[in-house]
Amino acid sequence: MTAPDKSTVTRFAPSPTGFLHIGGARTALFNWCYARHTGGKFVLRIEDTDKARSTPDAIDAIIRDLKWLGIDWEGEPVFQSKRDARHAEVAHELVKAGKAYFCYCSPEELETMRADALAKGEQPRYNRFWRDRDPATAPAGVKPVIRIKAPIEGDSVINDLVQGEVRVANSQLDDMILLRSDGSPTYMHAVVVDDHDMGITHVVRGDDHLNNAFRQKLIFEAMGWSVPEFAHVPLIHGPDGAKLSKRHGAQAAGEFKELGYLPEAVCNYLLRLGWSHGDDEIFTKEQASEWFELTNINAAPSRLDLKKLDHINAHYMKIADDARLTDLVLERVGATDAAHKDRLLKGMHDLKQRAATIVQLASDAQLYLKDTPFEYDEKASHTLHDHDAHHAMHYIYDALARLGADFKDTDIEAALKTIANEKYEGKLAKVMMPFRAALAGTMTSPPIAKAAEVLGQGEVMNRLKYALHWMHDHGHHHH
RNA sequence: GUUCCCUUCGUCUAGAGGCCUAGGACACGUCCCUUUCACGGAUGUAACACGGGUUCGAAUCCCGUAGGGAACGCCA
Repeated sequence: MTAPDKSTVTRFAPSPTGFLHIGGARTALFNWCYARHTGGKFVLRIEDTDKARSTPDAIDAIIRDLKWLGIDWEGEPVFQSKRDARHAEVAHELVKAGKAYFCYCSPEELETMRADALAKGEQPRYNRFWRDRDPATAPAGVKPVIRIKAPIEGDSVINDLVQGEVRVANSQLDDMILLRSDGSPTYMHAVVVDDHDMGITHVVRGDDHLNNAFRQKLIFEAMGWSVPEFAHVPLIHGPDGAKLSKRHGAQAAGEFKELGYLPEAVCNYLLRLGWSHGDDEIFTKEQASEWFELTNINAAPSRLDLKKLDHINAHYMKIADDARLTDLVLERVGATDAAHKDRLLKGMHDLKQRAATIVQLASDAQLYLKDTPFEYDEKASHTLHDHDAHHAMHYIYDALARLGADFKDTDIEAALKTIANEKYEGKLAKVMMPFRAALAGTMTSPPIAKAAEVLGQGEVMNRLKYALHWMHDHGHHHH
């Protein structure tokens, strides 16, 4: 043990009532980066005190998605539900210290107070009936809640690292409940006790908690605990500026995997959303953590833009390992045999240059995964209907059949160019396009001579033969 | 309703009083490259919400207005 521990501790504290929200993922990323930046710790706390809504499945899903993104945390996750006793202990300590009190009002009474306040255009609040009353006068048989004595006058100020100085009149703050009548802690109270006990120095979370920060600060101060720094980051909105919801498509971090995005691309995109380091656009989360300052988080909310994510993802696909991408494609399309996998791996280098997502890549990969007979798409069959194309196909077939068994792309291309020169006045497309249509079944593909090499002479001849039959059966346009 | 927060190209953002005739990225247009589609390269369109101050000077500071968001539970 050396100096008193002043290093940073940040946390991500999801409540397991659903999947990991994309905004939550970004919050986790910010916390992770800041902890790393300062050489501190990042911890995970599961806020599962809502027993009715928390599920083990949600916990698993959240942890799975965090891991997918590559966000790791120090130690074991803390489960808030297991800390009930400590939360109660602190609440009672506050009562003893005269900082909190028992309140015997019924939920019905509180409801009428709220309604009255609202009707008068005031902030709905508890009327502090039991604040200074002798508990001896309490009605028999009523289990009390514990409420904090909030200051009545003055202002409270928080110097938020993102939002700047935020000030609110104490008259706006309520004597909120710390411990429910059944002895369980409220969220507001549990968060403070846990943040303190876990040594959290920086609370980085969604700005929907900005108002809560004032209430929580009260509890920290009542206990004489140091108040952590706050950084309230704005929410992520849908493309239309409204709150992100199901109709915007992806909402859960896990869905991005389904949509074909790489975790490093999602991290990069999310980090860039609301945080910046000058004009830098492409960076890993490790790089970001070196630059990361909470004060560089934007105070305004931002919108999700999948087009930009596509662009970033395309970049990471280009530099991704071929074997990894091959596995991701195979995982998506289902099992295939070793020969297909081998072809796909060999062709991956050219394939990955032109796809923005794994979904597209899997679609393009059909070039290597499907066998004859296969379908020609509309444009390909149009090309194959051409009179010249039919002739060209015969020339191509004969020329490639004469090629050696090593079947190199340069030789293939040379053979095709010869045909173009001799038969089509050097118009390469006259030869290349039918060839592409026959091999790929589509009019777009990687460089087709290279694809042919990957496919191998046997498979190429198969596909050409099939195309020849198809052209014969389907007739062709005459000039 | 009350309180709090926010407001730079369509989108993400740079910008901490003069470096701003406002920069970058995505998207979009045009051109080049090219056997296709992409990639890549070049280039173009496009923004300081509005109104008042403060200042020699404001995208930057202050105040209003408008618009957007959040919070006001014995939910988290």
